[in-house]
Amino acid sequence: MFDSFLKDMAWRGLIHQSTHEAELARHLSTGPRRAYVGFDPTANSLTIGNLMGIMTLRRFQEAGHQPVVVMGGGTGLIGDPSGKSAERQLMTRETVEANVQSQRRIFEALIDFGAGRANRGTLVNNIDWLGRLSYLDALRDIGKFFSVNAMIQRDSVRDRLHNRDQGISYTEFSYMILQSYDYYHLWKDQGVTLQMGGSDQWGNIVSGIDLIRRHEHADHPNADAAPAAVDPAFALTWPLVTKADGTKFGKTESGAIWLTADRTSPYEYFQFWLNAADGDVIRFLKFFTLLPHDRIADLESSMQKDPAAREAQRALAREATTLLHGKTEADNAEAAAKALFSGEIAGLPEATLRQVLGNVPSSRLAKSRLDGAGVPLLDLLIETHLASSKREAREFLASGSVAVNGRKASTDESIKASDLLHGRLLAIRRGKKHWHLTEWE
RNA sequence: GGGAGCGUGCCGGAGUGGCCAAACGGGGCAGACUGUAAAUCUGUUGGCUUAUGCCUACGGGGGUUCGAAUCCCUCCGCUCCCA
Repeated sequence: MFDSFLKDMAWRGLIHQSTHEAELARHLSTGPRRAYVGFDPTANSLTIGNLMGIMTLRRFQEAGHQPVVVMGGGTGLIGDPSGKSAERQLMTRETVEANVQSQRRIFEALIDFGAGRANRGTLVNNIDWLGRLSYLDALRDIGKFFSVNAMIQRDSVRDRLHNRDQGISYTEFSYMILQSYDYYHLWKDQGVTLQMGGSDQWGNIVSGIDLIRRHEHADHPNADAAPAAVDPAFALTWPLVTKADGTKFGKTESGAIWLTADRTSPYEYFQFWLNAADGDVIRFLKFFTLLPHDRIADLESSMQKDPAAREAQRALAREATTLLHGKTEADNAEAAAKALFSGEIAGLPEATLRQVLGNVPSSRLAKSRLDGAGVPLLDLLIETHLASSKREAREFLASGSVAVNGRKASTDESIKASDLLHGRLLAIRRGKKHWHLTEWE
């Protein structure tokens, strides 16, 4: 059971690099182990870019091991210079703490922290140990093991050093030391023997392992450096998630895909996965669902035989949404998608209609305005922001891209009370995917 | 300190006194096709009481002119070269 983790990861194409492959396999197969992935509290939510880390911990747990979520409440006060071309604005302690608190719910959805489970996950915050570190102690106990000569060779640092306009502060320069110390601390105090991360984290993880080795060597100078004498510390990275068309994964026209419903609704989340390209969908199923191998193989052959049916995309959207938001939300999202894209909403009961359109922009309007000649649809398009000017509204109407309650609208149409569904609702669709629900009372 | 430039619509980028709401490309939006895909094709892309009409717009302000994105002055911002 314990050894299923690496096999599964390998089958899913999730292993980019690891230290001591064979030893790691042996290590994991011989009992429950603890592994961690770190997360930066740079926002009050996490994006789909962080999903791989969470899913990996989930898989680790499924295999009987103990996942450890490390929240960067301490490192977040400093700021990771990797991948940043300019010095970052420091976040306040309050902001970082609030972000940490806010992100917890995401992990709770995917990882079991329940006390009843033997291999329950744990969630720790590195402010708890970094916050206690005194400057002098840090310099003496940790700093000694870092060579500045090596540190300035790091890409993240080198780029900034060679750029006179955008230097790097001592603060950000120190980030990698703190991150390495995380691994040392977790290894020493909490029995964590594996750190995982994206392929871009390889250098940081290995730095942590270096620190562990050097520190141990200094603490026990006379112990024969037999590898088995001390607990090993391993690194495992997964590949960067790419898309077949070369564009960046996790972004849509409307921005990043978030993992909390307040920022990205379950419906949008469902849509994101449903829209996966044929060339990506099988990989994404492997990466972002827990579906068994044979099920994914079936979906692959279905995708090849009948790509138009998009069975694989549907399965991906359903699975991914269920994992994060639960079955009820996933079902709702699927039902909403069906109704919205077919445009057939006129026959739906009011409750279903409201649910389906729950994620769509809406507005309340005075029913009295519908008396007499009614409200010109032209004006309504502008009021609902489906068109930005009358000129544009006319254009949409003329090109037949506007539908009212599922019925294609004509250019000079006016809305009257008799057009309302259930006496109060009017759903306007512009183009294929822009909806607006108006409620009249 | 000296010298040369540049600033145009969502972006890139033409235009150097009237034919300019402003070429062309990208992006956006819509339509056709389709699988809520990709590719392709078509239309459209400042606003207005649907107008061979008006208003607003070419970094800000002022001026020359019948007329300025285009010429002049000035301010602001940016770039490059020399020292």
